[in-house]
This record gives sequence, structure tokens and C-alpha cells, in this order.
Amino acid sequence: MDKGWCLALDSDHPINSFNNNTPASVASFLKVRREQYHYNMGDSSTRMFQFPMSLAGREEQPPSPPSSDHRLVVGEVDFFSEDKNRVKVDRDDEDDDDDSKATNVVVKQESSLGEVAPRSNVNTGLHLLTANAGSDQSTVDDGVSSDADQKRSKTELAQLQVELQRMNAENLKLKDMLSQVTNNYSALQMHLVALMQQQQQSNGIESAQEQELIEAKSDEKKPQVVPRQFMDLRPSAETDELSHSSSDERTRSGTPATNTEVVSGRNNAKLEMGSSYDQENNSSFRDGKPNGREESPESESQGWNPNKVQKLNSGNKAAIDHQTTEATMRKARVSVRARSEAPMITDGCQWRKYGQKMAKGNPCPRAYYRCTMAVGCPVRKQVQRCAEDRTILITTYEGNHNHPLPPAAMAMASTTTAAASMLLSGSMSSADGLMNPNLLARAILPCSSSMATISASAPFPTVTLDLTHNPNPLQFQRPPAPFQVPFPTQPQNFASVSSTQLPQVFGQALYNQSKFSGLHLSQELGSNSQLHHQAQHPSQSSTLADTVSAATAAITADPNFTAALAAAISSIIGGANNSGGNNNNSNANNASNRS
DNA sequence: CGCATTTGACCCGCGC
DNA sequence: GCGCGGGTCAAATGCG
Repeated sequence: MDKGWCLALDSDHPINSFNNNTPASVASFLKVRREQYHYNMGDSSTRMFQFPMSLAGREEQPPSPPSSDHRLVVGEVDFFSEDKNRVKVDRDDEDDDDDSKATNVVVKQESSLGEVAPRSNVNTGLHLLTANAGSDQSTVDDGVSSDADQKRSKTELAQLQVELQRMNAENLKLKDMLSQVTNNYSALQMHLVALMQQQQQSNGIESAQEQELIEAKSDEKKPQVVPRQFMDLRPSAETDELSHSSSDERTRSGTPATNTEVVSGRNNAKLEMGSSYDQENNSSFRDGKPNGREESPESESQGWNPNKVQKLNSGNKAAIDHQTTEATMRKARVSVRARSEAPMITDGCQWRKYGQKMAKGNPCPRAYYRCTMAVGCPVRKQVQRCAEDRTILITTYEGNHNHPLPPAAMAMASTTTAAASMLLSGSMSSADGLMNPNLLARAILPCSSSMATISASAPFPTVTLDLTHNPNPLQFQRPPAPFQVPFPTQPQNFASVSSTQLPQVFGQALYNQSKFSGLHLSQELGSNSQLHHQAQHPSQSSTLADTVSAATAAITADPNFTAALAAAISSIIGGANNSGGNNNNSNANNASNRS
């Protein structure tokens, strides 16, 4: 500890370090003072030097006073405690900024506590410490400080304390706001899903028999299914069973409840986490049956309960319904097209290549990667160059990370998750299972719907973000450096965001609906939010974090986004009439083509 | 030696 | 049922 304090001693320690607004920073600041004071005053200052120590010890150090004498002092002068002394000081400071008053209070406490250090000593120490280091030496040499200096230093200290407390209070407020927003968002989501579920039920019924059957099923499923779609993109565990059963069985009443129960333990856990866990849980993308391979005891993911419901509802419906249902059962994918000379875009995650195949219709091989940032992380991606334009790199992401992500990875991860989330949630909505891609795209990318396309023709619901065009032609004329997501570019307005920033903007736009932007502030908060994976590492701040924050701020502040999102939700709710429900995404074809 | 990549084999779904 | 193509596995290989 002491060593640490010594190291913390910085002669140039700026007062404005308090901007960090953390007790730790204050503590370190005070530590410096203590160290200097101790140096100046020698042993006689022992008690007094406990003053700063108590401050520091509160936050970052175990209270281990060198001697018992100091205990009283520690307790009494701890500004972070709720004790009366502190309150008194605060009140005095707030009520009256009079320097002398504040000074008096402090001195009183110290005097009463320690009864040792003469006022001059205390003041001298504070003065020395408060003043810049350069002046310390001179002051020490003089051995005496003026009352004005003493008062000034005391006042400054008091002001800093007040400021600190004010910031703490503000911080708490922000936290409350964040949690409130998160809760509201979750509640809204649940409500929306519930509404859609109801509409599904009412609309999907074609015959009395079917209706009965369906109702029975949906009742069983409701509680579990509904949340899952939003809270967890990952394919429901039921999938496993579903996969086991033949397609014929799917249309039948099947065993949704049973299925759910089978995996309920896992699902519940995930739901409780609120998150993120992986959607795919594992290994394979295919929706096939369970394969005996190592990774997938649990399953492959394919389906969602809503899908089942739909199937039940429209069991004998046309091939279209079947098609859309099938597609929905698979995982949503997010495909990003970007120009890059690099073999792979830098998205902040660690990937391990596990396969490469030649895809039909493209002379360029397709590489398969899986996320290695955590064991068992289900996220995979495929990387392939565009056949037409080899400078375009197509990266397709699947799944959600089941581990915290560094800020650098968060942008893309949140992008994919948000896109998938949007895709799936939107897919529930539209009539005849087809949703308006423009609407969705607009909701996702309010500034340029043309960049996001949705494909139902692909084997998986896929959102494609085309970052190869730039709404603002001037912005994309950057050298063909390896594509990096996101670019730590200068902050810009959301409305004029460059295509290269879209991933992060895109992701954050939705991601932050649940997490809000302040996220960097606390880790604890992250656990609440439902949609996803990532709990950030606050420690890894960087320009990226700043960029993300800037984008987030811009997005949340952008009325267009709000409007677009509202429109999307309205459409989803309103458009559910025809739909059997949940299905997917529709239209535009693109992305992954299975030739 | 450990880890990552390569690459052929295998599994699976789908269409014919 | 067979072939095709996508996706994954895992032994072989390469690299630091």
C-alpha cells in the first residue's frame, strides 16, 4: 500500500483529476497530499496524515492503520462515509460557501479528533499538498504558511469534496435512470411480444379444430416462448426435439411443452441472464438433427417456438408459409459487405478458422471461423470474397457471444445481434410472413435504408449490410486499408454517418435501446439488459469506445431513429393480422445463396 | 511443444 | 435413393 501511495505521488498531479469523478481518483489525489505532508511534517504529523489515508482506504485499500492511534481519526474524517461529520461538512459547504466557515468545520473535526496537530500544521500540510508541487518545496522551506493559504487550501478541499459528492449523487441518478430505461424497454418488448402472440393466435386459426389445438399449444408455450424471441435470439431448445421429430410431426401438436421442459434448465438460465447467451449454442448451423458430434449435445438450433406455433396454425397451409417457417427456424444471420484487402475484417473478436470450402458459383473459397474469445462461444462467421468484385469481403455472422466483449468487438457484435434481433422480431410481424424490408431497414438504419437488405430466400434469415456504397461518396474514398470495424473515425453526426461506421451505428442503435449509452459506466448494469451478450470491459476504453459512445449519443438523440423504430413497431403490430406469425423475413434475396 | 491453420472426410438437408 | 452443396470435424501440417 504504501508503495502504491508513493507511486501515486505525482508532483504534477492536476487538480482536475477529479474529473474522473471516482472516489479512487480523489483518494489518489489525497494520497499525494498525505505523502507530501508526511514528508514535510515528519513524525509529528502522524495523526494528521491519517486524514487522507482514510479517504484512500475507503476505496482502494483495506483499512490497515499502522497504529491504533489512528483509528479514531480514520473514522471521523472519512468523507465517503455517511457519518454526521461528513454531512455536516457538506451542509456547511452547500449552505454557505464561505471559506472560513468550511475551514472551521474541518479544523474542528480534526482538532476534536486528534487534538494533536496544531492548526498550523494541518493547514500547512494541506496547503503544501494542494498547491502545486513546485510550490511545496518553497513552502516547506519557509516553514510557515499564511492564513490565507490555509483557508484557501481548506476551501478548495471542501469544494472538491462537495463536488465529489455531487458527482456521486449524479452518478447514482444516472444509474437509476439507466436501470429504469432498461426495465421499461424490457417491459415494452415483452408487451409487444405478447401482443403479437395474441394476434398470431387469433389470426392463425383457420378451423375450429385447429384453433383448439393451437390454443392449447400456444398456452403452453406462451410463457416461455414469448420472452425467448426477444430476450434470446438463440434457437429454442425445443429445436432439439423438433429436429428429432420428422417434419410431419412438426405440423402436429407435437410436444412443445415437453420440449421446453427438456431443455428448460438451460433456457431458464439463459433467460435469467437476460441475455445473451448464445443463440446457437453450438456448433452447427444446420438445422438438422442432432448430430453426435462433440459440440452439440444440446442441439442445433433452429427453431423458435413461434415458428412452431405458426406451423401448428398453418399446418396445411401453402408452401409459402412452409418456406417462411422453415427459414425462420434457422438462425438469423447478418452479412456485412465491406471493401477490404485484408483476408478478414477486424471486428475485435478472436477467431479461429475451422474450415474452408469452395462455394459453388464463387471461385473464392469461403472460410469458416468460430469465436475463440470464450470457450463454447457459439458465434461463427463466414468470410468470402465477392465473386464479382474481389475487393469486397463478405462476412456473415451468426449467433451471440456468450462472453463479455471488448469495446472493439462490441460494435460488430451488437450490430449482428441487433440486426438478428430486428430481423426476427420483425419477421413475426408482417402479413403473409413477408415484411417490408424497407421498413425494417429503415428501422435498423434510419439514415440509409438502402444499405440493409433482408433475405428470405437464403437458407437463413439474413440481414445484409452493404458497406460498399457510401451515401456520402466523399467519405468512402479512403485508401484500401484493411477493413476495420468500426473505424475509429472522428465523431460525426448520425445523419451523415459514413458507411464504414454503419456496423457500429447500426448495432448501437438497437443495442442501446436496451442498454442506453451510458453503459461504460458500470459493469453491473450490463447484466440487466436482455438483448445481448456483451458486457463491456470498462477498462478497455479507447477511441473506439468514444466513437461508439458518440454514435450512441447521436442515435439516441436522433428523432429519425425513434420515429423509424416506432413505425416499425407499429407496422409489426398492425401487420400481424395476416400473418401467421412469426415468420420471417422475407424478401429480398441475397446474401447467402445456396446454389 | 503448444497452438493455429489446412484440408480431406464426413454429415446433413434439399432437390431431382 | 442419389447426387449436390453447405457446413463441420479432426488428423495432419505448419509455425513460433
